Amino acid sequence: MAESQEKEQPRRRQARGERRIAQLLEAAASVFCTTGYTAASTNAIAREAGVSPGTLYQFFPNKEAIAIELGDRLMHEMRDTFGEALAPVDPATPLEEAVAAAVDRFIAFNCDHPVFFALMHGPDIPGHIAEEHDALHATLLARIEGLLSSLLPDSSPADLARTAHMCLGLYKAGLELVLGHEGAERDAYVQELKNVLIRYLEPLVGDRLGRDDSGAGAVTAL
Amino acid sequence: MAESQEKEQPRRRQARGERRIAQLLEAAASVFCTTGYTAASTNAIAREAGVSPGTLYQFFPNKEAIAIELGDRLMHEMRDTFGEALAPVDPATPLEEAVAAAVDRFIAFNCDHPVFFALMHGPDIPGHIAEEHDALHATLLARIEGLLSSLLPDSSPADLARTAHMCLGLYKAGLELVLGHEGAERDAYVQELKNVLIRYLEPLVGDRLGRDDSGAGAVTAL
Amino acid sequence: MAESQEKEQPRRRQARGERRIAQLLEAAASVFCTTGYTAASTNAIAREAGVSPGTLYQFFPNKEAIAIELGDRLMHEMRDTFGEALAPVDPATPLEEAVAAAVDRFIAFNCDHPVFFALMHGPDIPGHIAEEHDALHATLLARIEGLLSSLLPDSSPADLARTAHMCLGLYKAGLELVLGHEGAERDAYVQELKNVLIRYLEPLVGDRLGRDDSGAGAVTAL
Amino acid sequence: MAESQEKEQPRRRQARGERRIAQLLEAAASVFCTTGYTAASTNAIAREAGVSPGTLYQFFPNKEAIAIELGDRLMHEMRDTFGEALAPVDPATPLEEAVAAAVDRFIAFNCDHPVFFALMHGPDIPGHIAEEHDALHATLLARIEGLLSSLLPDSSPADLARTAHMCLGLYKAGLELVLGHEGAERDAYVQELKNVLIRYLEPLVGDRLGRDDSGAGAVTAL
DNA sequence: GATGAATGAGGATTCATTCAT
DNA sequence: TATGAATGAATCCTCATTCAT
Repeated sequence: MAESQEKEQPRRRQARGERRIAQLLEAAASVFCTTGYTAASTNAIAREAGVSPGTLYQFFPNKEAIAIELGDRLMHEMRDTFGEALAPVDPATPLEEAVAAAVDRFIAFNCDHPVFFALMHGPDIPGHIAEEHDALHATLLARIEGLLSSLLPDSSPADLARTAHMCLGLYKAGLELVLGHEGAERDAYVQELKNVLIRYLEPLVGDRLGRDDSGAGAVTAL
Repeated sequence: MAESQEKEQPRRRQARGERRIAQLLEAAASVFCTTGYTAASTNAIAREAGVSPGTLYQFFPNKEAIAIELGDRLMHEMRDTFGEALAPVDPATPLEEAVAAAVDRFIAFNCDHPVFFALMHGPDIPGHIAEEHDALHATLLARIEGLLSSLLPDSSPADLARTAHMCLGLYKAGLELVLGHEGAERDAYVQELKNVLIRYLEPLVGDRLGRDDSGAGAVTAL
Repeated sequence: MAESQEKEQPRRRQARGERRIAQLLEAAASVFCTTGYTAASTNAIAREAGVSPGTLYQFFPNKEAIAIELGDRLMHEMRDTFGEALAPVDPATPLEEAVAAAVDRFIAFNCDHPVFFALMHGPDIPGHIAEEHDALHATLLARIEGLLSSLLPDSSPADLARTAHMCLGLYKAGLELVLGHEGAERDAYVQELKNVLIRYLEPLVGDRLGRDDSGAGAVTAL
Repeated sequence: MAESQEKEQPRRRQARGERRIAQLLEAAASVFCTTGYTAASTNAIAREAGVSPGTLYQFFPNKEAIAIELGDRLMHEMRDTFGEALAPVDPATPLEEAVAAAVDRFIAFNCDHPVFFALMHGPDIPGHIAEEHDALHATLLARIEGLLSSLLPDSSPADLARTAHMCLGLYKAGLELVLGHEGAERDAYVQELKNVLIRYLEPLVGDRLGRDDSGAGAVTAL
């Protein structure tokens, strides 16, 4: 908003800059997908974008920044796609359906944006999540945690965080397998991933159902 | 005459070499753990081992070969630790216990050999498991599949393979989280990992329990 | 708007590059001459050119490409020097004079461009002309063949090719000796080389003289 | 001779050493032929010989020495094959026949000992005959000069040397072409090589014949 | 802003040669 | 002697990044 109050000229420049940035991010996404993040070179990204390396560095201070920005945009796109406020679904929705819907949406998003996997795909070093994936990771976790918090209202924050971490990890593991296969086999893996999550979460939400099977809990989908 | 003593002669020569190889593999393990496999450089490994780059190349043709040999040795050590024949546990053992035992053992092994994670840690590009991790991956899968085959005797080979893939993926995901935490939190993640696997497998093995709750099935642990 | 000035913009940028390329080729020529092609290293060429290795690789993908480009430029310079169309000389010119003129020109060219010899200088392994010398070789052969075809109109293509190969070989052999000596001795070798070629070709062109000593034949010089 | 007066033990050792040397030289010849002299590595030679690099260096101080010794042995074998004293042929033998015979013998020798070409094949740097080829070169020149001296008794030593250099150069050039072809084409090149030499030398010996066609000159063959 | 040239340290790998055993 | 391990400088080449224009 603050920036939109500037004069026409700067806006023009910004417009061109935005286009360049989009162009570069698209190229980066493509390169990250084909070669993986680590092996991707900034020169390759610039080449893919049809600009000179110098131009790339006019918009991004380094490779990491590209990944971070890419992750940011993906998160925004996700929000645009899935709804800003994590629209709550009918609380009566069975867990099975909620998970299935969430997984299907996530998978679809990943297929639309294959770079998502490359960025999400964990740290090279166990326990050290690289800065470039950090924001993406954190945002995803927050989303999942938000979702879970309505499913597991009695969980302690620590338990909630842990469950969210688990869900994300399980999802990443499943996604890797899903993307590694095609056709019927891919579908089968999608189903297995759903099963894993459902069965993992079922006992946790079971209490809720046991305690309150009138469905008053607020179940939201991503 | 001198040449006819072909039994001891080569041994002596190889002794130093064997030591160097061990030293190099140890150094490689260390470097893989700190920098990750992809970012690890042969020069860094040689430096860590305190030898010149040339020495490394006397024993390994390239980085891949180091990873492969390291993986091989790890698999052998695993076999030595867990038993050659995947010693079957008391068939009456409930799934819960069997999984818990297997996970505990795996986790312990991973903590003893942190490089295991670095090597196991998946492909940079989905669907493209690099050759260097391939053998390790395949062996692990085979072990898991073997284990599952006694739990799920009615599964088709394809289902079995898929389930094995899922279990390995889930385990890797859990391991990442386990290694990323310490103390009580780590223990909590271990428990969650067990829960995931148990709940995922429970419905699949349900038939066995239904058919034969006297415990005649052959449940084996890794 | 800025981007529509596509005519001058790229030129300016390339100007520095063109200069660098020339500089690198000059350096390469120098290194090839002092150490020979095989032993020449790209780093040495870059050092000789006063640039970093990376700069060299911005313009040439490898040593071969440098040799090829160098050969190309030499061939063009040759064409510029000797004339595009192999200007035919007075057909009455005796073979002796024609050969002498051609040899003198070639030798002069080689003395002006000593790298020519290094590039022309044959295969390390008989029968395997490396790709980098191939084009140069082929072009030279074509030139010689063209020249000979007017001298030996009755030869079969195979014979013509063979004779051209022989002439080039003989010339290279003579050139090596010429370049290996100086002053009067060098001149003497030049004369011997002429003698060799003249005497080798004389019987082959004898027909022409027999048939037409009025000089109607089209004798061309390189 | 001096060495043969030593005791039995040393002789034994020498015998084994000689075998090793022969083995190494054979391996070197093979490697030189396949990769060329420059690209040949001592390690490769040792490997080909089935010995360790250390062993190689027990007999030869460096790669050059191997080439030199190989050249020496080839010269000796040449002498053994062609006769120690350059047996003079009937002086009445026409030049044509003498040259043809010499070329045929040389070619045959080269085909029997393909490494000869690799060693003989000139200097990488014009005018700088590398030491390793030097002896071979000098010996060949001496042989040719000796042969020519009876053909051209009136030539000054300088002319003789020059002619010898020319002949050797022409032969090498021709040999390259001969070895680069097979079958009928190879034979054709052999004939062309003979033609070149005959026609080059004919005028030089012509005087002799003109002056003295009784054939009193001593024509020798290699 | 944009270009593309320039950098130079760092990557994998090789090789002639030496050395302990 | 013979071995094979060890060396380390040199090879080619790449890449994130900077800079003059």
